[in-house]
Amino acid sequence: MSQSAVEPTDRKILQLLAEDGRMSFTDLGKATGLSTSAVHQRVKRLEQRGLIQGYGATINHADIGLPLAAFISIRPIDPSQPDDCAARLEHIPEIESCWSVAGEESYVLKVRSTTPAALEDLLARIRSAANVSTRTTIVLTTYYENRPVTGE
Amino acid sequence: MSQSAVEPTDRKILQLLAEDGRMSFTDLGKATGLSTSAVHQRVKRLEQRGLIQGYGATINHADIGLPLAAFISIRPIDPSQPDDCAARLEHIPEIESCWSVAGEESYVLKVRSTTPAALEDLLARIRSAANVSTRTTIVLTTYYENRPVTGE
DNA sequence: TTTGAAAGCGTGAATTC
DNA sequence: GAATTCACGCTTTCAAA
Repeated sequence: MSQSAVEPTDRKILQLLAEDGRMSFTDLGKATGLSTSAVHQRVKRLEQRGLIQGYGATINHADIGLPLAAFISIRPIDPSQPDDCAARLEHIPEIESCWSVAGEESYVLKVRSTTPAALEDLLARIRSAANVSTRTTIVLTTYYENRPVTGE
Repeated sequence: MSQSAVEPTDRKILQLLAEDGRMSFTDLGKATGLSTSAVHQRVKRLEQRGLIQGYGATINHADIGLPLAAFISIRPIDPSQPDDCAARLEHIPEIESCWSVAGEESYVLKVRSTTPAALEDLLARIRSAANVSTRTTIVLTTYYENRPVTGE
């Protein structure tokens, strides 16, 4: 697997872009003491190496009609069946994240929904798509989410 | 509280920026059938209204030396104490997300760490900072994370 | 890694609908 | 109120060194 030691300058660039994904190459240059084209090349290389996987805007879901967030922990009903939950659930748009985990359950999903009724419907779709039982934990308050964690 | 019905064009802009946070105003204009300055104004308004909370790069944590991810569910040891866990934990840099939840535990944290030993140390810091007991669920595989969920 | 040049983009003001 | 056009300056991008 990967991991080829990230240079201090590249680390700095990653950190800056994690905090402000729209920062210009000019400003990245000023912040790192490099020329615009030098950072430009480094960023392109970081993208190619897969260290930068993409860029996104952080959306206020509560204000665009998706006020309900929840964690859904799932376990297979028939443990002898092939364990392909991730693939079976991929098409469901309300699923924001999908992790397999070590613990009482096999997977944890994070989902967004409009209303309790819509969440109930979503649960039914998840159960039937993946043949699993579910345990749902409703999010009450999001204090923060996806803070940049870059180490050091 | 907020929620003032998001216009179809604004919805489209939010969706496009959620998928590519570095998309240019020119391209946003082409994709929405508006002039560059029209989208520019709309994006500025979406930022002011707080519907766009920021922009970030998605980093491959495994490859920058943070291969361990985990969920930490916590419950207060002394339920009579004020419930200010989020504030007490905010300074810990390994905590990527912090939610209060309805369920057996009061909070769920998502953390990133380097090694099992570093995770053990992190758990100790969390317990002593917030006076809580913890239950840790290690992430084995991240199938996907923070997919754009914009509804409709 | 830098420089330099061309193309493209962001930004604001004036204008129109 | 919101969209467009135009113009200026800055940013991106690529070649060459």
